[in-house]
Amino acid sequence: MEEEILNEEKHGQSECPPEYIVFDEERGEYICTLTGEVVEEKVIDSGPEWRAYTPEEKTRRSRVGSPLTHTLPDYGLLTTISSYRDASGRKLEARVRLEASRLRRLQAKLRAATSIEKNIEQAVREITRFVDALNLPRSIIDTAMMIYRQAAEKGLVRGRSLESMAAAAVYAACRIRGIPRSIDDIAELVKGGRKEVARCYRLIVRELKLRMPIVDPVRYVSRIVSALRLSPAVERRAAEILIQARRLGLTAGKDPAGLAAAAIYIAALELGERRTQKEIAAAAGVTEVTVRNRYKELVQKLNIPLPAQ
DNA sequence: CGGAGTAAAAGGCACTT
DNA sequence: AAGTGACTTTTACTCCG
Repeated sequence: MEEEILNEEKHGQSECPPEYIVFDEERGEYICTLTGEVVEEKVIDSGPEWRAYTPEEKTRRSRVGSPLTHTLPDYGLLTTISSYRDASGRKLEARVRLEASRLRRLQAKLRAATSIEKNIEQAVREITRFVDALNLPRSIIDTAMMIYRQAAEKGLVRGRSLESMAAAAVYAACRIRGIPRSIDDIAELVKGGRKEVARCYRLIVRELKLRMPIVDPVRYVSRIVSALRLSPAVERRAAEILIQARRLGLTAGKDPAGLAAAAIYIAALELGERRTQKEIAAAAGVTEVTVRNRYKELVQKLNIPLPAQ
């Protein structure tokens, strides 16, 4: 059921196992991070694919379309149907009373439905704010909303800050779609702070049973490289190093940003475009120590001979 | 200053009680 | 729900060239 979420776009035939195929946003092509081969060029980002996971959701989906921009909450339907007496004060006979209570229940449902709608609308506003502030692709809004909606339906938002839950949904959406953003990037925009966002995120992952892929370290490379004005050659070499590193199982459990930083440090060194560990650490959002540790490990385990500068 | 290294604190995760 | 252990990152420091 939930694996469906990870079922991304279909790709052309290739020896590449699909889980290693990533979309290089800069170049607009799919590459296999296992072999480095370009899988398919000129692919249009198919954007979000709404999928219905359950029959209920399928029916719900149909009325999800436009109402988010709608600002008519109840169409004036929300009069309370409360009395057991009619307009002239007489008691109602049983059959009518039954009908009245049916209406009352219906009305209660409507009221609940509109409060949910309001909540969802607020979430859309927050999520859009994060996506805009972080320069994320617009399609993240849909993915994040899908997650937020499911969380809301499970009652996970109640008693927690909507803002933090929305931020957590955005982070989860980035992870699912392999977009390299740290939880801190997003948490910076949230009043509640990093800890709260992280807690909401873990709650969402656990309760919705999302299987979170780790973002491929290769995806962090182009961001860091361009921040440091390094050449495309460095970028390619760093990616190569990371692909090798994964073959040897060096990437599991490590911060992908730290790995990318170390690979870039090595690549830049090799190609005579040296940057200090400090610069690279800052660009990658990790500490120098992490760069050093990953760098040490990569050089050692990949037998990379370093130029004696 | 840049880099190497380290101990200790902190954080996150799986697993247990 | 709290506790534990193995593991990674961060913090804060020392030492070297």
